[in-house]
Amino acid sequence: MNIPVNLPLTRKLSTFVALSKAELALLDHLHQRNRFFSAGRDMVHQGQSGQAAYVLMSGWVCSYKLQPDGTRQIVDFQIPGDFLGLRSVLLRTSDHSFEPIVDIEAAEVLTEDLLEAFAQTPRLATAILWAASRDEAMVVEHLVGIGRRDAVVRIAHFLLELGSRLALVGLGDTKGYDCPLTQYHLADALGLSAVHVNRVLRQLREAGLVTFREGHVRFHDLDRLVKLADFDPAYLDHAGPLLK
Amino acid sequence: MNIPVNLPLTRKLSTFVALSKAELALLDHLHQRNRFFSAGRDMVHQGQSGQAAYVLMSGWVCSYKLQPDGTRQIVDFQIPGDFLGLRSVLLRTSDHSFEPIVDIEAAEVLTEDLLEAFAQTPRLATAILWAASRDEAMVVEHLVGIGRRDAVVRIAHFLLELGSRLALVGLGDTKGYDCPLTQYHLADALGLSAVHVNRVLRQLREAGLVTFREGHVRFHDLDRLVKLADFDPAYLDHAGPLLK
DNA sequence: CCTGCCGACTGCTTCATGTCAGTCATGCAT
DNA sequence: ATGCATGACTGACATGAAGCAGTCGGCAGG
Repeated sequence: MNIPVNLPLTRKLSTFVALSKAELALLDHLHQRNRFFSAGRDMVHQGQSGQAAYVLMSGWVCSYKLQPDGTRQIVDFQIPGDFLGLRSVLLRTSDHSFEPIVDIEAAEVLTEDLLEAFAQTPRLATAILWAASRDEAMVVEHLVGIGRRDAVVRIAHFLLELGSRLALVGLGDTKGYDCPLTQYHLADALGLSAVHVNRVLRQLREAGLVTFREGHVRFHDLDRLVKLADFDPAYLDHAGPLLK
Repeated sequence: MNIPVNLPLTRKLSTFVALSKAELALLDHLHQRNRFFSAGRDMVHQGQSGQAAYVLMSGWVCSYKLQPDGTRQIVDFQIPGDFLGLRSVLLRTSDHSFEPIVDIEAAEVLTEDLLEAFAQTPRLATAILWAASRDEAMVVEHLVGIGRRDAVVRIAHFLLELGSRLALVGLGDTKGYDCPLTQYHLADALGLSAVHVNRVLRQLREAGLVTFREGHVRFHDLDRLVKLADFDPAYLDHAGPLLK
C-alpha cells in the first residue's frame, strides 16, 4: 500500500479509530475523480438538489445561508479532510450554499461506493459517522457561541477551534496556522460586522494573545487565550491536538 | 389495525411519505415502554453517555448546553412526535442536556428495534432520516436567526416556526397554540435576556400581531407577522401546514 | 394568615455593537 | 500612468439590548 491519496481525511479518521490496511485502501478507493473549483464561484446553490458529495483535498470552503435582506450567515467552514455535502446526498436536503474561499480540489464520492464501504467495514462506517456527528456538534457549539458569548470570546474561541481542527490534519500547530479568510468571512460566520471584527482582532493583538494578519494566524499566548475563550476541545476530538 | 399509539409521530411522518398499514404497525411496535419524567428534572446530563432514545408522546422538552459562566443556550425544543436523543444513541455523542419543561411521557426506542425497522422497510427509514435531517435544518435556521436577525424578527420567527411544527402534529392552527414556555425559555433559546424578550413581546402584542400570554400563543395578524419575520416554512416541510 | 417564590412586567442607565463615512495599501486590467 | 477593485483599518455617532432594581399578582407551604 502506498501513501494514501487523501492524507488529511485519513489522518483525521485515524485519530478516532485505528484503521487497518484494508480499510485504508477502501478509504482510498472511495474518492476517484478529483474536481477543481475556483474561488468565489458557488459549488452548490441554496435549494439545489441532486448534488454529489465531496471530500475536500486542498483549499477552504464555506457553507452559508443567505437571508432575504441580503445578509449572509456562514454556518461552517470546511478544511482539507472534511466532507462536503454529505448530508445533502444521503438525505437529499441541500438547504445551504457552498462557496470555495480559495481555489480548491475536491474528490467526488459516489453514494453507492460510500454505502458499499459502509456495508463492508463497520469500523470505517463508524469513523465516518463520527466525523459527521462532529460536524453537527460544531454547528451546535457555533450556535452557543453566537447566542451566549461576546465578540471577544467568540472570536478567540473561533480561532482556537479552527486551529484545533487544522492541527488534526497536520495544517497547524501551537504556533499558528495559515488562514485565507478575510475579516468579512469572520464577521459573517460570527454574526458581527466586519468593522467590529477588526476592532476585536486589534484588541486580541494588543493584548499579546493572537495575531490574525496577512493570511496567517499566530498564537502568542495560547494558555491565556484558551482561558479567555473557555475553550474546551473535547467536542472536536478526544485528544485535543492543539493542546498536547 | 387500531389507531396508532403515537399519533403525533405518525402524523408527522405521514406528511412526508405515505406509509402502508404494515409500516404503521411497525412504527407502533417501535415504542414499547412508556416512561414518565417530571418537569424541571434533567433526563440526560451533559457528557453522559449510554442513553436510550425516546419519542416524545406528550409534553415539551428542551435540549440545551451550559456555559462555564452559568448562562445556558437552548439548542432546540422537542414537542410531541419528536425524537429525543436519537443522535446520541446512534453516534454515542451526548453533548447536551435534556430537560422536560412540563411533566412528559416518552416512549423508549431500542436501538436494535430501530435498526431492524430500518432494514425491513426502507420507506420508514427514509421517513425517519427525513425527520432527523429536518431537526438539523432547524438548528441551522436557529443559528442564522441568532446571528443575523434582530430581536423582534427573531422572536416573531420563532413563534411562527413553533406554530408550524405544532400544526404538523395537530397541536395548533392559524389561530394559535398552547405553549408552556416561560419568557426565560425564549430568552435562553434566542440569545436574549428575559427582560428584553418581555419588551419585544409587548411590541408584537401592541402592534396587533401576536400575543404570548398565560401559556397560549394567539396569532392576530398572521400575514403581517409572516412578512415581518420573513418566515418561509419550506425547510420544515414541503406543505407548510400553518400557511394552508 | 403570612411568607416566600416565580413569572410577567416596567423605567432607567450603561455598554457593546452596528452604521456611516471615510483613509490607505495592494493588485490587476487597461 | 490611470482607474478600479478589494481588504485592512479607523473615528464619530447612533442604537439595540443588557443590567439593575424594582412592582405586582398568583400560588404553594407552613
